[in-house]
Amino acid sequence: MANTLDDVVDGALRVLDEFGLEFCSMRRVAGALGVQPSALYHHVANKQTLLSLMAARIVAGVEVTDDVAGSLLRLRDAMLAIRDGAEVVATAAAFRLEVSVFEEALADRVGLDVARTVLIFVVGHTQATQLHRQAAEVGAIALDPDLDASFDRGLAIILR
Amino acid sequence: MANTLDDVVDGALRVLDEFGLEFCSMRRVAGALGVQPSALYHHVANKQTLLSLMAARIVAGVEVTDDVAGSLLRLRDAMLAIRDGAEVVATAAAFRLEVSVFEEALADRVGLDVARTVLIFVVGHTQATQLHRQAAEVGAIALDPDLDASFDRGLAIILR
DNA sequence: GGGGCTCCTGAACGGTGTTCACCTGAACGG
DNA sequence: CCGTTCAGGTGAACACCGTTCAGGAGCCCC
Repeated sequence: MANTLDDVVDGALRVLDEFGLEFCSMRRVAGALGVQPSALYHHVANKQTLLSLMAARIVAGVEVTDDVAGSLLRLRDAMLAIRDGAEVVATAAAFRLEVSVFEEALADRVGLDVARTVLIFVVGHTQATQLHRQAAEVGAIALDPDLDASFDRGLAIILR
Repeated sequence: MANTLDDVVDGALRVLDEFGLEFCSMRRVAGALGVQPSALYHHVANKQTLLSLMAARIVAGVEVTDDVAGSLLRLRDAMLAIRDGAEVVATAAAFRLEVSVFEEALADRVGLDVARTVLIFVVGHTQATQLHRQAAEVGAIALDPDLDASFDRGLAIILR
């Protein structure tokens, strides 16, 4: 079927959004592409690499402007837009202390220390939010209506 | 052999420290205790539960005093003291937005919003630090000598 | 001495990531 | 037109994984 690397990442993100990270296996991704599992390894060295590419795709398109708080809100929205998106981004080593274009663009405006600190907060808080909402959807816990405002206040504390 | 739940958690932490989270399987923990894998399910409902207990054990003993920054440094040290400790704590749902004794004790001193924000930072930054150091040990990257100071500055930004 | 409880065994089920030798089909230069 | 190259895919296998389940020891207590 002549799948490209982009097709694989697309398929993986569709599986992720439909079934969640827990069930986003190589076999299921391959199935979504109508292909044997081993075919994926023609495009990707291993699952970890695929997850990193997925994370990059999730945050791609979020641009950093002079409105720093607004930029971080858009980053949060991008991760919330897909099931388990924040967890994928947090897990992918791409978004670690090492250089990332996002961190650099942010550092130009607020300094490196604030950039690092606020990025850790954004990913961490968003991950917790997504987990919480998922648990609330299943009915395991009551939905906290304060999550968005809590994020804003945390942001304000760091950027003050 | 009469293992208790504490024995199981102890064994799991030994396996974690020796082999890392990736290879901390139920089978390996059972092997470390000289027991069949199924025996673990007499003490613990599933692996997730065991991980939560491990996380609780890791941060147990860290007490929150009026020296807030010092308390958070001790929390960081506790997680760094065991291989992949920060990742285990981050993964365990115990340390989420829902109530935790640590968050409460902290909230009494700095307010709930700062407590939440700083806790997300401490766990996130420590996780990144541990990952970075591990990669540097293997020689994959150069060791960043600024990690400890970077943590202090991030803390200062939030607590300022 | 029987009942109940804790702890464990051994086998099995249905998955998982990954590797390997091999096959297909299209593009391209001589 | 033929041969080569090469991206893409197959199908089987390997060594694991978490979890379940019926049952069997050993112990305390009434």
